[in-house]
Amino acid sequence: MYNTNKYILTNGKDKKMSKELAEILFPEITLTPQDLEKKYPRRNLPEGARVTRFAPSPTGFLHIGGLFAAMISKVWAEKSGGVFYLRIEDTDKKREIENGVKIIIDGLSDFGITFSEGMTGNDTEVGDYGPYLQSKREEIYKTYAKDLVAKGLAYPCFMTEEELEEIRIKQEELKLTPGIYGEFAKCRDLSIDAVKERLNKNLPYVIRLKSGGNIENRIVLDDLIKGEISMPENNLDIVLLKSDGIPTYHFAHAVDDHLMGTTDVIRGDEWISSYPIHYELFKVLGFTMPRYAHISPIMKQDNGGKRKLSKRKDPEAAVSYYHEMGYPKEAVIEYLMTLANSNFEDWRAQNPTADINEFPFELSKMSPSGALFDLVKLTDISKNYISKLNCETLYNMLTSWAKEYDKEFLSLLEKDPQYAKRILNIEREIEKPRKDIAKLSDVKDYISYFYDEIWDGKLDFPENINKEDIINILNTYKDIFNENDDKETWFERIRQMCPPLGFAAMPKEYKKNPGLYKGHVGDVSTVIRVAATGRRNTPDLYEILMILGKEKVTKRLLDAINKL
RNA sequence: GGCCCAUUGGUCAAGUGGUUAAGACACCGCCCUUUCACGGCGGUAACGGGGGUUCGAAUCCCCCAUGGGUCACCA
Repeated sequence: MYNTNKYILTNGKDKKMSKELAEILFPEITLTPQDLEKKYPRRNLPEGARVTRFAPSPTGFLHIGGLFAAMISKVWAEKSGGVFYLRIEDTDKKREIENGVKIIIDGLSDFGITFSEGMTGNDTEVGDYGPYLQSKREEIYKTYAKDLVAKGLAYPCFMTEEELEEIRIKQEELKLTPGIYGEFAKCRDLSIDAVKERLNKNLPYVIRLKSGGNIENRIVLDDLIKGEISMPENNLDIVLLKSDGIPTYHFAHAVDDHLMGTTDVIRGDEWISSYPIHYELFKVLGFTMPRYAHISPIMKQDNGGKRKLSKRKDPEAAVSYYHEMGYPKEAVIEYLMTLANSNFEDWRAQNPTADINEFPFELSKMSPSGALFDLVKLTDISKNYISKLNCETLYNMLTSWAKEYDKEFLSLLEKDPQYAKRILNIEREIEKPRKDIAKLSDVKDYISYFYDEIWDGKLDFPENINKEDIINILNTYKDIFNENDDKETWFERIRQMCPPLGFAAMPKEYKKNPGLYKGHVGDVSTVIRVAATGRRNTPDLYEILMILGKEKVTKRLLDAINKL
């Protein structure tokens, strides 16, 4: 078991010295940890309610893995009647970008991930446990740092970058574990006068933890996803406060998640290896530890191997990609849920319309290893989702997407909304709707032949029918097409024109005696289809022709004949 | 290199000592059919390797291999 007692100073003189050191280092800090505990009391939540958070850095890039973690954290908290909040970890000024907070909030809300507490904009927030922007919590971190120094559990370290570098090289040569510990912790036992002297020279310094760990001892992390993980204790004098007075992630994590009452820390598994540090920090600060759930990264197939989805190499690593391509947010979330809990798909099949919060999500059912992101599977889920939309909903979804990403298409859609909706409603709102559309950005091309403005007019006639026959079919059909026909009589007309042109009215007839015919009614339909739409494959031709109308159909048939 | 994690079909994965080793996506075939989809039916395809333990191992143990993560005044 971990023992912090060995560091509680017993010698009265040392005790006094530490207190003095704390005052010298942090004269402006008058608060004590007790004050903060009072200011941020434990949350008053029902038994079993979980508090989770999403705590990204405002780097201007929202990774799909971030969305994944946020979604899981949200579901995990909300299904327990708890709280899900947003904290921004902006302690690295170098990586920060302008408007970074807003980008995160908007990027998540595009997929329905919203917060009940925390940051609400670049400079705005809601909740009783703020500030939720770490850069505004300096006083809080320093209060705990001062307390640690006063207790002899932390100390100022004046080592320069060069010194650090030298040590690293030496450690590498001697094959020692890199880091500041033992004999390498040169400032650990600096006398108070030595500190004062350096302070007077205005030398920069950091505050380091005076680690009491021993790598011979082992600690166990009981991870909610990965199970028990045993690791050596931390023995590194890690940096708590950087020379600019801003905390490192580790220190901020302990202080913030304690004060903000996080019960379950859900984060990427790249953090597992720093768990020993967090463990020591919580002990030394006297905090109770939260539960941890470390999720595996989402990977990508890459020449036979797996690798993490890369911000630089893979456009699909960015959450914005899915928004731009027009994958419905529900589809993306559904897909991510199937990755998180594979029984989600079965549940969804049984409960097609249930709210996602009703799904009995379990962290323990998450895979301990990283899953490959499968765009094909997402496509399938998205196609199914879109196929079930009514045309009104699809139209609205499409126009709001186009408003952002395709103004030309938007004006077409808005020019005649009724026309657009008729198009979108082809083989929709029926029991077995078509599943052609995977994402909103597919639609423009999918329906392009309805709009002369964007239709390329290329006619892809089949090779097995000669030019003369095509012209005959088109000529015959332009006279018999009647836009008032119902579907049966419409097709009956096409059947009837077949025999005179040498085509079988019934495909089965043709199959029985292929030698007697040039083709069958399917071939004739195809010729009409190509003349009207340019394509050999389309949704129901009857509906298409009716929407196009007599005038346009006739014109297209004539144009086609002229082009031949 | 040290520490840590993982490994069931192409992919996501069920499985916790005895199963014909589920299901979904993808793929292939057939049926339906005016094209394409949809739908229906069927099919190909998996326990990384080697040792144990056991009557019996995908399941437990050990070793190896492979893949991944991490070793900052970044998160």
